[in-house]
Amino acid sequence: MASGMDDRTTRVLRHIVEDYIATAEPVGSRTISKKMGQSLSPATIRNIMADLEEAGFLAQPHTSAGRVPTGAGFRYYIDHLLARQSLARGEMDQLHRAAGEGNGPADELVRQVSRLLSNLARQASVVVVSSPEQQILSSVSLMRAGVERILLVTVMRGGWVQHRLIEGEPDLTGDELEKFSAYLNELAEGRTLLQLRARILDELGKEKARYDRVMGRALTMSARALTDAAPGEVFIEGRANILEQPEFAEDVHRLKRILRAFEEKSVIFRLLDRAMVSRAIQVSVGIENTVEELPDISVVASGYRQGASSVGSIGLIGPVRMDYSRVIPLVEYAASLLTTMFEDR
Amino acid sequence: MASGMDDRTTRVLRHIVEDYIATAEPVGSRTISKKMGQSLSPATIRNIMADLEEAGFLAQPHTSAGRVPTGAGFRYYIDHLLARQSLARGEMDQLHRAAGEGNGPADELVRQVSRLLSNLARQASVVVVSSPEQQILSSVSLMRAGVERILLVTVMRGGWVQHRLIEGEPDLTGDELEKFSAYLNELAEGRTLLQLRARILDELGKEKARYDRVMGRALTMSARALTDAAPGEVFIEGRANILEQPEFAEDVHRLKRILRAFEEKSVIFRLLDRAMVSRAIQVSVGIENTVEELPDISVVASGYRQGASSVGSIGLIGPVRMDYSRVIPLVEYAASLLTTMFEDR
DNA sequence: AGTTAGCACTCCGGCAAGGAGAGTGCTAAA
DNA sequence: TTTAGCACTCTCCTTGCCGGAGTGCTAACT
Repeated sequence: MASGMDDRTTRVLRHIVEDYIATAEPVGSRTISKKMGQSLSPATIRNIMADLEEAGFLAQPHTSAGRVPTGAGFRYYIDHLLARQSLARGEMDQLHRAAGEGNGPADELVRQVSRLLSNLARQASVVVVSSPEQQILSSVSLMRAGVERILLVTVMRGGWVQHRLIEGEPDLTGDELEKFSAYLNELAEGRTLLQLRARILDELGKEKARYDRVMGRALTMSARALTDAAPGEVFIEGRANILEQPEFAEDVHRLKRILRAFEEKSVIFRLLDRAMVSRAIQVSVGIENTVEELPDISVVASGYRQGASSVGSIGLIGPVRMDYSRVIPLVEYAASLLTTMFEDR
Repeated sequence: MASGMDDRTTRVLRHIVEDYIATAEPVGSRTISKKMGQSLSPATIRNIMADLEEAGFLAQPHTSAGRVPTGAGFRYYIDHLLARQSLARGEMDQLHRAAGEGNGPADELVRQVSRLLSNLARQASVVVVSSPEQQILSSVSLMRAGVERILLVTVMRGGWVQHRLIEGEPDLTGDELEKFSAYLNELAEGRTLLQLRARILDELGKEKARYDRVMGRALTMSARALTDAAPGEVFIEGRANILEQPEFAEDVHRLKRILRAFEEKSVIFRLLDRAMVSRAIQVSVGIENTVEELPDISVVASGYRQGASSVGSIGLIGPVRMDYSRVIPLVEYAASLLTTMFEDR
């Protein structure tokens, strides 16, 4: 079916999609004829268009409007016709600089890159950070945080920082805390959070007697704190960009839906998690993305890694009518930039 | 001038404001006459309205529409005519519960409360946390964070956590880090961040010789990390609520402006900082708020404290036409709730 | 002197009619 | 197979018109 289209037909489809991306208006046969150097008359184009419509790639808002690409049309365009624009030197530089400025903890870094990505693409940008349970710990520390409260801080390789508050713990002395921090760090050496948790339970069970009361309590406490999994994080930047898109600016209802989704992190998480596992860039067009609340938006996302393991993904969320030829390379570049940045951390 | 209005006039103003708050439509003399139990005829009301317009409290969108309160009108209403609604038992409970769930670090707590506040008020809610430089430290820790990177974690009383990455530091051994953490903690005891910084510099200058090379380097490094002031934080919840307001839903331009402002934290900061210092609740109506980008929005905010010192403020941002009688008590309650929560931290 | 009924006037919003423009599908000819 | 021509359809914009809501003013009433 799809692949059974001749060259001329696909060229027409390509022009229609690109014109539609540029103008957000239904495109007519006349326009396409001109765009193709008048090698074909409008009438011929119309025939081809009729074929494309039958094949499901185009649709007509009403009898005598031009054609608009359907989801399938965009899909085909992305998969087979897309001519990627290469990034401008300046854009790459900007991204690099942004990454350089994100010289705080890791979340600072991804946030900066995400922000710039959203500016360059003029779309809303999203970064998700998967729950860092699988990542290798760099260090652990127990800190006093007020009366009967202790803070367990964990730092992963790459600079992800997490903290959990442990409440209702009768105060340990500073010395005790330090002693126990040191001990925890030993246990944590080269392990993931998950492994550390297991190790702690192990120690606890194995030789309870070996520890004095303080140590035992500290172990129990840490185990407890590490039990509730941290949920992973979502950063959204450039929300206002979606107002730049006429399809949202005009339709308050759609706008509301997507803004609400932005506030519900789990929804965004679901949108991007497919990209997280896969290595290649993922483009979900409209209805394809499995989130039923948002059937009419597209997501372009790519996972980024730290060494061999995926730690999250970065991407753009916007209308189906996106400038994919520009946006796909941008996202790819941003993701690979993050991967590179994490390499030497 | 203003106070020179007789009782009847102010009652009319009150009804106009309240009706306008409820309907978002210009209100006419007929409506007000009915609302006041027909004790006065529409014609009389019209005369009063003309007076109020002359005094600057009302305006007419066009010759034969009803009247709309001006900024000054709202101002007068808020200052003199407002009948506060008391909170429903259920709302107070909900807020309490939200505060209870925020049982992580302090930012978790304020975020929860802010989120619920935004739900109850159906407006966007904002919390700012002032730069915690003035707050008293609870503990400090230096942690390894990858190659040549060290993380300085500071925990304030009340549970505010900050971390700064120190880059390009040749690795210290775990032992050295621990030793120095302990030393730093001693210096920090009962001090604010600012004082700690001063103290460190002091130590450094005073008796350089006393410290071995490692200690010296560690001191320098900490001083450096503590030099760039942390900017303070802004959390915004319930952005989508502003779409519920017809004044924004209809006017894409205003919408865009306010969404952009939400992305520019410094703007939001400026909006709320007045509330931070003052103890009473602050209501800025429209043009009054000093941020020139947003002349047509209102801010209702109140500072919250930790012990004697203000640590930030919580509030709502929305159209000038807000239900102040409901929203003001809500914000007050939320702020006092935060203050209470921080009391026993 | 303050209040009110009455009335003319203004302005908005909705609706229908009409015309221009854009684009289509179909047919017949090249 | 392509294309010119043409009738047709649909949207969108403009225009004109009407009803409704609300005002301001004046004159009468209390």
